[in-house]
Amino acid sequence: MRCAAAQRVSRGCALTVTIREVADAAGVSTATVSRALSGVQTVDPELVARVRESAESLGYRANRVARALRRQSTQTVGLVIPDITNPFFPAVVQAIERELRHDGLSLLLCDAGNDVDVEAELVRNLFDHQIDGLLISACDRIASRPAVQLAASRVPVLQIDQQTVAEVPYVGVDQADAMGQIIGHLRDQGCQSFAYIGPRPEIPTARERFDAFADRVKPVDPAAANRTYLGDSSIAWGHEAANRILADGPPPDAIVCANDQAALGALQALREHGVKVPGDVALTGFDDTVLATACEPQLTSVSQPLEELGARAVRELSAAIGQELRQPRSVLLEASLVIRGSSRRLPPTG
Amino acid sequence: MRCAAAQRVSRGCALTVTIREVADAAGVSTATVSRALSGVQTVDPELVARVRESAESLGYRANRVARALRRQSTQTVGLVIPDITNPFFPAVVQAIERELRHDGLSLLLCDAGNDVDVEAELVRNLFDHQIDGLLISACDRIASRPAVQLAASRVPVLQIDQQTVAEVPYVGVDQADAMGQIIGHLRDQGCQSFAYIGPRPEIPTARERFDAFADRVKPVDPAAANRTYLGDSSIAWGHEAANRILADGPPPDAIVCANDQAALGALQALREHGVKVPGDVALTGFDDTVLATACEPQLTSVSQPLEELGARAVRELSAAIGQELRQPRSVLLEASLVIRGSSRRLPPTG
DNA sequence: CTGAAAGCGCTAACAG
DNA sequence: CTGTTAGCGCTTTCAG
Repeated sequence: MRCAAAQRVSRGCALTVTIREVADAAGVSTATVSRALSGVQTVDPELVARVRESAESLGYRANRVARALRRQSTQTVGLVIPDITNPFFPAVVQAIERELRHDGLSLLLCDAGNDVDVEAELVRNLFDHQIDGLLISACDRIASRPAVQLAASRVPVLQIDQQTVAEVPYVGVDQADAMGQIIGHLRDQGCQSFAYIGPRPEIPTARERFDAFADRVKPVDPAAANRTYLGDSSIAWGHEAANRILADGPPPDAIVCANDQAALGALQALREHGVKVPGDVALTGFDDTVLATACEPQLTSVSQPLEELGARAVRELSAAIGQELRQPRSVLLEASLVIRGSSRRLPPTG
Repeated sequence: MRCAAAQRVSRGCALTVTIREVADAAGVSTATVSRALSGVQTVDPELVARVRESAESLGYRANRVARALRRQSTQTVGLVIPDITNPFFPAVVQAIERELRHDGLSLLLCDAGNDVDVEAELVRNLFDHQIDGLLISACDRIASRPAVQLAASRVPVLQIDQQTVAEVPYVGVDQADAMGQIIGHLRDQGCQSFAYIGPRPEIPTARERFDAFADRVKPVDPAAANRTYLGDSSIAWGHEAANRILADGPPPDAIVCANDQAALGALQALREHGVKVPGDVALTGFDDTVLATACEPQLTSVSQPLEELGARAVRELSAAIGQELRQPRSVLLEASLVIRGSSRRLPPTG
């Protein structure tokens, strides 16, 4: 009489094949099947061949739930991000998922919708799933800390892009350096007075960008401190803020934006007022999203290495999960300035 | 002597608390704890209170891996998409994740990178995880079929946006109707000759859009069949195709694009050639992405109900997983035309 | 090198 | 209504 699995296959039922059935088919114990397939212990080559063949012909695939329960390791990592519709994330998420897969890990994705309470619940939920590691890009510079700290006490955690807890490793991009590149470029173009449009600094990168702007600009243009417009990350805010800049007095030589959305909104507002970009006002974005090349003139922006960010994050986390490291290491990547029409007032020197 | 969990807590270890420990603390059996917390069977109210209190104070959270193994249900669904960096997906994914969470389900996200072989492997992988259901937006109209069919033989499957297998339910948007709205609008604006720029119809929606264009335009402009430019979904292809249109003869009254990327590329090419939009040529996009409002003139486009798409998909799949339905039902949603400057040649009538 | 047996944490069947 | 017991599918001792 044939075994249960073969009967099911012959009946056309594509249901689950268990290790028991492979063992019966190969005439060995389940322990031997497990060892032969995982290669964790030396097994008679002939048995290995028989087991492989049986497994193959039955279409056996190990049940990861059962394995996880026994091994106390799910080979699964959680990813918590504030908002996948933020154009920054898709490329990062894609790289993360791909790299995890290469390491045999799977991804539980959670979108916190920029809500700290949801975020905390998501982290708890992920622990119910017994994740082996966590990647998190926090919603809030302060309010997200408890969730990150709790998580880090349980499994390897890597903060992505946003560092809210200094003690927990993170992989990010050097925001201050990037902002420095922007200001340096604008000064090279002859700009001497500056304004800033960006979101309120509720998350670390927003704050880093803003602080770096203030630092770099203060020596040249102390009055810039009075021309900082903090709202949200929308095109609408860029539009609104640019209107206020024009209403508040003579426009500065340059408007520095903390993201491309703000720059695009500002560009539209400036155009409506007949202010020429870059002739009257130089304009810069940040993040080098698809928006930067959609408008006319195209936006000078800062390109962050999104794929590398995701890939490095996984490499570090993965090493920590695989016990090669006690804890993931922090990594700081460099962004690169992409100069386009919105800020180009002088022909390139050289 | 105190139980193991209490000892760990007092030592500051935030490790896992098992149901055994809750049972000991409450002085009942593990079965009673399970019943009291899940509410699946009536339990003495006083015991329920004691159990709740113990669970609460120990910080007990059920291990979903163990539960899944026992219940033969992980409360987890897989989502396979071709490319998360395609601007269509983030909003859909966000809605899916949110709705799943409301139903107590978790999301395993997989990005196939537009590769059919990867896609097939991802589906197998998801089954190793014992997913309770699958949402899939297939990479290829033909080559993705085996993977979708295999999946559908195992768990409830819902095709998202792309229907590759007619027998498997799907949630999508009526592409033909949307294209009909575009053509109707352009004709209202007085356009009589048309060109089409889009991707090669490797996926169902691309084909539906193209076929609908051909159908609707043929009666008015038979020559349009010679002005169809099929490439990929990039801005670069839109640019290239528009250049070819201008090179191939006098421009048509309207260029219909299968996505906003193509329309944007075309807009840039037309501008470079001094062709006025919408004066000389009316132009339309598709999908109403962020690109549509980034350029000047802004693009007339078709807005698809992305959140609703995700939400409906989850509703149907969730019902099937919860046994309320044998199989998810198909849903066809309507898109809506968003008229902007790129196609507006006449003042609105009325 | 192989098999028997235990058990991961939970839930459901079965008695009481 | 509650406890005892078995067992989900797998891996890993422990004997042999």
